[in-house]
Amino acid sequence: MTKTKPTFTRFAFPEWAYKPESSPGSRQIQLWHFILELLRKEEYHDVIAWQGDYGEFVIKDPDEVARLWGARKCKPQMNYDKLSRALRYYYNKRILHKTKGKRFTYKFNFNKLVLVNYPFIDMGSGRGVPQSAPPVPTGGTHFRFPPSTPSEVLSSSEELRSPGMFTNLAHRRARGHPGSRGPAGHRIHPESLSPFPVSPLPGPGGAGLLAPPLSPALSMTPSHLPYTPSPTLSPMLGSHFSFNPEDMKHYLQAHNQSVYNYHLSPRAFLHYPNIVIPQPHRPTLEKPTAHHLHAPPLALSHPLGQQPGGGEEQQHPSTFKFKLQPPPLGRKQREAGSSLAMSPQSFPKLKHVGYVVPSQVEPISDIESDEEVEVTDISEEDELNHNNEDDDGDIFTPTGAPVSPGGTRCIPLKLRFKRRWSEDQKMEADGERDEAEDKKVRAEEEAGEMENGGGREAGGVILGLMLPPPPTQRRASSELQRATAQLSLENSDTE
DNA sequence: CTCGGAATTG
DNA sequence: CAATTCCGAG
Repeated sequence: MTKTKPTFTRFAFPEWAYKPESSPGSRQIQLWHFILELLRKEEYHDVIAWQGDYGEFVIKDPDEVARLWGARKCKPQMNYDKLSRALRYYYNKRILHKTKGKRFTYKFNFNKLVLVNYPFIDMGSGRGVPQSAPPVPTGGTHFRFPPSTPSEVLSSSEELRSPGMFTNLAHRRARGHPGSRGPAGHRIHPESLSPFPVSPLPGPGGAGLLAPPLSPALSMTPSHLPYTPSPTLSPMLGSHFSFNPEDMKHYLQAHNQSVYNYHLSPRAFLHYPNIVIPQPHRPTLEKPTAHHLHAPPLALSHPLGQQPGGGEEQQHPSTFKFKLQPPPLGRKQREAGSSLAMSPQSFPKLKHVGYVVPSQVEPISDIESDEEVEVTDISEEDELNHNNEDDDGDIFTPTGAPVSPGGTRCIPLKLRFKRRWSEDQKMEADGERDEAEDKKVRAEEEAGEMENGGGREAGGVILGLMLPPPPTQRRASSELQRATAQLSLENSDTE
């Protein structure tokens, strides 16, 4: 009947987190999605469960988790060692972090996640949002989210991954027995839980409690959608982002610097010629003309119309080196026992890791960086640290492939263009750590440029926040601009 | 255990 | 591309 609303649901878990693709049965599920899934089911609490704050979780039974993962991916040989490697790759992507000091304990960076995908959720306002800790380690409080939209409950038809939201709640029983879950048929009821931590970041010390009611409305309401974006192009149609200046403002405030600072690449805003990105350090907004100096480019003055054509924009590699994942090099095995005759020319095996975004790059100016440095387990409050950016930023884009609902099976659809830029530096080496960098870390900065290519990846779907410029919404744009500007002003004080 | 590089895979 | 596989180093 009237429930048009898709499944959007508040923020229990980002919808895309359960994406069909990632849903049970999908082989391309990403590991983190899978982990998330497991985490939401109590039946697996024997093997993995939330623990600690925000997105911390601990793998209680690595072997089991690995087994499950292997089962899903049809990789019987999977084991924790391998799985953990995959997990480690997430560090750079900023999807996960390792909670140091605790074995098998990792932490999701929901901040970014949520942020990026749900920039407007109440985040700070949460009146109900617990801000952290899902199941609460010490207490036992399961928190439920305030039902913002009462009628959202969709019947969970079967394993519908509906975000369920908080349907039930506490009801956790003492996990009955470990090992009873069949690897193949674990279709349990959607649990509740999983609360995810959204970072509180209340601005003024605790003040954000009042919070306006979460506006469900802001969730979607594409009333002004210009046109239907192509499914392929639109990152998350299902998403809902309304661009109200206010929302934006809140959002910005919430993370103001954090995200904008460096993590969120301005790229995202390129679509908004009108929007100015608040530069944290350096008010570059005022005079776009003047800039450069040693600072990295970023002013994003050009309307995305042009991109780096020559490729020389990179004046300086900036101080940071961005590490990306290892590119696919068609190298042959190195050991192989016998030497193959590779090309005499040999390839310089560079690390090829340094990537820099073409024009925009991160404004990062200095600061030690983001990483939240979780060194020592505690105190890693990235999110709490408004001081520095707290959790870094990066976002991953959900695979928003609007596949058919019934497509639980194989979907030929490979149009999933999920991508993301992983810029970053190292996490382990927080600012003072010196022992870590050494080997490679630098040395490759100059490499960063190759690539461009036209933005293949840029397709990006990065965050859903950006929507196309609404024709009639201009007004909003103005406001938005204003809001942003204000924010920038507010934030820019360091100077 | 944890961290990552490197190569390989689909 | 994300993951898998293998593996040496700490």
